[in-house]
Amino acid sequence: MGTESAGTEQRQPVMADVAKLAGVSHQTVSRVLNGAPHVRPDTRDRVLAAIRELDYRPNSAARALVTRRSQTLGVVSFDSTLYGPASMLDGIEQAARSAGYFVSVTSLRSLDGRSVQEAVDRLRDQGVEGVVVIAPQTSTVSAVARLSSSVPVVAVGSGNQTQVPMVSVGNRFGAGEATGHLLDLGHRTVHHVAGPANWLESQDREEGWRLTLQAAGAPVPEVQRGDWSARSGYQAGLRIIELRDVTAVFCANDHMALGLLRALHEAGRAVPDEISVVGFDDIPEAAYFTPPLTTVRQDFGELGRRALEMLVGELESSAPSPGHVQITPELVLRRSVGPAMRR
Amino acid sequence: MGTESAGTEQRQPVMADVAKLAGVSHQTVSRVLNGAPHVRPDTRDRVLAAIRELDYRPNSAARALVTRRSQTLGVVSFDSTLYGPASMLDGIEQAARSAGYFVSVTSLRSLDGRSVQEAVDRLRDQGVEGVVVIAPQTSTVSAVARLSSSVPVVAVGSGNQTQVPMVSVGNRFGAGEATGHLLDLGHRTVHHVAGPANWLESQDREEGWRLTLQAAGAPVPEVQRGDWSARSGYQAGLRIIELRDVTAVFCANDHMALGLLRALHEAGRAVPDEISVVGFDDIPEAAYFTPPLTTVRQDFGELGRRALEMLVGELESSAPSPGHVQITPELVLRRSVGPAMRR
DNA sequence: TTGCGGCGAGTGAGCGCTCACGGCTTCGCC
DNA sequence: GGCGAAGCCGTGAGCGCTCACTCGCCGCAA
Repeated sequence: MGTESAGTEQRQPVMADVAKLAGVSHQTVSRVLNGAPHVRPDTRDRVLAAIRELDYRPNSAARALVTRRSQTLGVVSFDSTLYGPASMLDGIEQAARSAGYFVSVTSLRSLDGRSVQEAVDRLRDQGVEGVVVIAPQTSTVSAVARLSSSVPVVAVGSGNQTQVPMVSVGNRFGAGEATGHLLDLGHRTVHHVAGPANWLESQDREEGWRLTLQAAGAPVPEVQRGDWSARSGYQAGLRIIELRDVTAVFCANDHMALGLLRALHEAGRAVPDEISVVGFDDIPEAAYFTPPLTTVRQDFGELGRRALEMLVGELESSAPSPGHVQITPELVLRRSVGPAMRR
Repeated sequence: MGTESAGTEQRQPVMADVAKLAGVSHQTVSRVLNGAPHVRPDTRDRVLAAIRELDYRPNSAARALVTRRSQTLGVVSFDSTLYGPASMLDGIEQAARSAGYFVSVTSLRSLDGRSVQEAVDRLRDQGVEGVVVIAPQTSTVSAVARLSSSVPVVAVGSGNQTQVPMVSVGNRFGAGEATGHLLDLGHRTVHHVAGPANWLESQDREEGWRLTLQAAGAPVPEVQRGDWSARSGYQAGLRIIELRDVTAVFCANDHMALGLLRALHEAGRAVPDEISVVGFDDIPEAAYFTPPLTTVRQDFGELGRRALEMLVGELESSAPSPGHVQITPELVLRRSVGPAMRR
């Protein structure tokens, strides 16, 4: 113990240092730090002063070791470059912070179940207390469902998985609203540019579209499939241009709608005079497309926040699963839709 | 110590359990886990088998406590909903994982220096070994510079701060390229829709634009200032329409360019025939604007990756600071620009 | 006076790991 | 055949904290 001779050490101060300075025991310091009762005000003040003087920071690893709580939540996401996931992450982080948690992120490279298990394991090895998975593909969601994990997991996505707690958007409803709106305007039917087949959002939006057409007795055209990107929307547009009698198109997201608008524009097809276009998401740019895009708004940030609340609820009440929370999207009308042509 | 009687415990297995099962000491288990030399192959195999059988996971908190290394890096970002920050975060996460680190994120609510200090402190309290700050505003960068922190910090941004290690994009260069290209096409001068005044990218792009005009002896018009959003680009567009003799506009990002295009379109001003427009960033959608946008491409993912490499380098070699890394952007030509009108 | 409950502290153990050591075995070499 | 070196493995301490105790003191009722 010859370290005393070295004077003011470089070493970070620990609880014992604070205790010595304040003239109390380390336990009292701990009590002050954790807001425990039965500490006299002046004692507390002395401790706090000592903490400030030494610029003492509790060591989170030591605390985590003994309490078995890391105050950390994990997020696994698929492509956090997309607007949706990025916004959800943002919402999650906000909610986590206000609930007193840190958030640790990791992203998936591939979509197989192993990759999901790997990511969750990685997070778990780090000691996270719970995980929210933003990976709305059939493969990943079913992987989450059969995840062998000791930590609570909530998914954000879609679909009707009931095995895993989840928060999602009413995609079927939103798609139905969009499709119904177009039908109401007199369009004989509505074409659809869908997202990737293995995404749940994609499936649900397609289903909402299809069901609405069927309920209205409208013909159900073949689906054009994209990958969410503007590029794929453009390519779908090229195919749609070839088709006869297309007067209305519902795109599964705004980016693809942008690509579609581009293709239509190049082909000299006026929107909305000849063809009406509706998107999904309401990204901030949608109002500035040419023409401004009618779309279905969903609040990604809220989605993330709700997912986190759900996780924290599960964590702190140790209740098994509050089931499934849904957020209702809303149709936003802009200039990209109009009544069906009379010809 | 009556726990033995309970048989197979619910309790997570610890190193001692593995050691007992493998018939070795806990230290040998530790050696196997950490790849230490001097362990006989068959001993190693026995240990590995025991680990698998018990599904043993090392406790990261315990390890962090003694090694004083958390294997965690922090990221503080400002608005991770924007395409740029989101992509950087993605790049950072990838690079961190392949370097063997976890990533913990937190975002800033406000822009004052206190907020930055707070965020970094928060991360530090969690035990991160280093921090990368994605918050490219004058206020935050100078806050980073005078950060009182014991952990290494690297910033990703712009500007010529030398006090803090940084990786940035050649914004001045990119803006110069864009402006120069327009001048080369015969435009008398180039107008500018700038980003927020307190963002470094904004300042640098504006400076690159201004310098290029001055070098060419072209008049320097008043700057229209936006906030990166398409909405603000639209509003800038409304103002620009009022001006006489505008034939070329350089926007500080693609989103504002989109808004500008919208405003021009509504006013019946043809792009590029009457007015040429150039953006900055090359977001994936830029190629599908109406018309497709000429812009300056920067690789955000690479930016993030480089920032993380820099941080890890600093961490592992304990060298003070490799200074400043710059990434060169590239002009991408599309249909939104054309030669100056002859009239 | 004695007893007793609760407030305000302190003491010691132990969380699960790594690090510094120390001891035993096996080999190479003169 | 003996001796040093290296390979292989075990022992104990301790990282910085919290949790379960214990202890002294004061006030109040018996």
